[in-house]
Amino acid sequence: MTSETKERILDAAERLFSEAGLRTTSLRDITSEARVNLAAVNYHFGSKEALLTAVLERAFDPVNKRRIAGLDELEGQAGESGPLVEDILLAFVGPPFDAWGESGDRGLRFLKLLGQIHTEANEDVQAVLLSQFKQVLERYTKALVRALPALAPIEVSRRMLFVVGAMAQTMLSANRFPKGLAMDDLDQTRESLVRFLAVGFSAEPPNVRASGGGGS
Amino acid sequence: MTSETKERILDAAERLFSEAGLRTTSLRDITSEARVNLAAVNYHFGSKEALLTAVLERAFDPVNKRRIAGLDELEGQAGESGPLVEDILLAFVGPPFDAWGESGDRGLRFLKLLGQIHTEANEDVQAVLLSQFKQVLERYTKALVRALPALAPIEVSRRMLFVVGAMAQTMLSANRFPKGLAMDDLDQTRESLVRFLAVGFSAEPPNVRASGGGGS
DNA sequence: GTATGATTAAAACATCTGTTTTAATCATAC
DNA sequence: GTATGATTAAAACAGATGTTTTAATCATAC
Repeated sequence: MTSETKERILDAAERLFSEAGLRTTSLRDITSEARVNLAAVNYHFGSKEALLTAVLERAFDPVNKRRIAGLDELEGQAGESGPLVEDILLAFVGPPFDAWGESGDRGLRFLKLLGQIHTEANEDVQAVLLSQFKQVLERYTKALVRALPALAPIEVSRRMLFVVGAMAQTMLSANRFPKGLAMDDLDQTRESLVRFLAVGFSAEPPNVRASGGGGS
Repeated sequence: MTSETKERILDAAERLFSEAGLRTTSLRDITSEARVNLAAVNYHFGSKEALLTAVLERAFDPVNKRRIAGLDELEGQAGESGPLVEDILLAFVGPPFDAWGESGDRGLRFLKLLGQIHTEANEDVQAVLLSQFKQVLERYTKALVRALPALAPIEVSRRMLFVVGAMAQTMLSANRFPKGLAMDDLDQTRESLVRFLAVGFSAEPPNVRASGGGGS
């Protein structure tokens, strides 16, 4: 039975966190924006940190769930060799983008928030989020390892870093060029991103130099 | 003539900024680490913000200069068609990586610092850095536009975002997996990154939908 | 109506922040 | 030696922060 003030706080916090940043936003900013009393935050959430994680969970839970569901669906449809690289990456990158088209401003806010997270990574906060995101990451990494048998798993993990970075950066630009990104441009951006990542990910591995060990 | 305390402050600030983050590090942290008096910062630099930009300039100036010089050299050597995509990207991504091999811990610190910047992007601070980085970015974008005539310039700019994001993320992981990245691994990582980016960057542009050309 | 518990309001609290002020110290030129 | 200016030291300052406390208000059950 989330009270109304509780939700007002969550909304205001999400708005301010995504726009002004996680660390820079004070409780007074939030309560003022939400038009509730200062003490309400500690009353309802216990602490600022707890509020932050509440905001993040509310925002990211559905996206991560959708990522998992998307991969499930892909793997269900695909044959023996598993889904294609590009489809996997689209399933990974797509959900946060979709969030926009569906919920309007809140979706855009989500994009910014995702960018902020990725940056202002407080270890405590990240831990909460990472534990969830890590599972997603592992599942996708596995799928990509299967789709790209020529790549060493460690190389797949490395490239997954690049994917995450490029994605986060793209989300952050939704923060920095709010005018420059029209609805169409976002679609275009997502397509460009997925294409870029898929082709890059499928690239031949660079020459292994030093180590004598090796697979093939 | 930089006094010794001034340099001690710069060193300590660079260390703490890169490890604990830009905004979270207090003047007292810095002066305590540097074993100088608290007021010394304001005496020598005027403000915390000024200290931060001093640290950043000292760290990034040589890297950006090297990036420009590297591109100059490439364009001097190349023929009519200009340098190759992979070489351009290596010249862009390489310098921050090189910083490590050369100056040991300081180089690693630089990587982390670069990651921190990219995240805790205070607008005032970023403005200082961006003005310099923007020039670098523009020059490289131009070079890539020339190297990839099949891509619309706007698409090149978009992809440049992906490049920056992937690079920043990679640098940040130097922060998060300090043990996991041995010297060899860094070389490997740089090669993987450049390969990934070069191939992705050279990918065929995705189908343009809106303007009536569509298909498949 | 009153009593009870949840919620909200306002104020105070303790702590930390960057900055400034006021003395003390130091090096150096005379 | 003293005088001058730069540097350092210690303390105080003003403001912001998250949190806690103490009253007031509200809804609801009796």
